[in-house]
Amino acid sequence: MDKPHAFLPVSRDFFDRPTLELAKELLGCLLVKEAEDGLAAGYIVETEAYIGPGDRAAHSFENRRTKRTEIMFADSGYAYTYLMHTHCLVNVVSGGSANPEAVLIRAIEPAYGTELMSARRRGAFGKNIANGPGKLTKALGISMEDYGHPLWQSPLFIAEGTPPHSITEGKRIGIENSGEARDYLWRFWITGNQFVSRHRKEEK
DNA sequence: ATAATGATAGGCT
DNA sequence: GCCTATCATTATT
Repeated sequence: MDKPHAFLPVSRDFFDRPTLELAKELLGCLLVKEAEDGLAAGYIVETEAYIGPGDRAAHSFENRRTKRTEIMFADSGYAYTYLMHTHCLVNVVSGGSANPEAVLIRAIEPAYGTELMSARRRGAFGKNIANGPGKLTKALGISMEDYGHPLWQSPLFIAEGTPPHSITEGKRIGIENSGEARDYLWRFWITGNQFVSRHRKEEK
């Protein structure tokens, strides 16, 4: 590995925009983690929006405020991490302090520290390193210790990347029991990118 | 395709 | 306190 690249975090007001817009704006950005055992970063290639009060699939549906969702009621730009079975998933808090909304980061394309990411993923190779929300946290070393971390600062932050040439939208994944919310087109990915987690059967 | 995994929250008795 | 569901992943049929 060559000398760690000097990544420049986005400014705090980067997160100050509507959630659906932020979800698309995050595509192509870098997600960077500076850990004890090294730096790793990847391009965000897939996101999903969770818009609290009216979104049955969101943890903050109907403004449900608990210890777990507390950070969603904070200002935009903080990390909302939570555990799903054995896996940690990471979201970017959005909607400002008035709205409990978030953007789930579902997949990244390894860009720096690929060897380290692969090692953390027990030798997974290529797109298998981080093509899923639980996989990318493992690859980057993100855990519950990052809960509430401001994503405009080291050691975990969003950095400017490469704007995507084209964005495709579709239905979200893994929320089959969420009533009408399951059909909202609140999932976004970089068109044609090979590192997206997966596609629904009825979609390409 | 399906089962096991096993953290945490939320709803219930 | 017990029960069930969950914004998954992996290994196994």
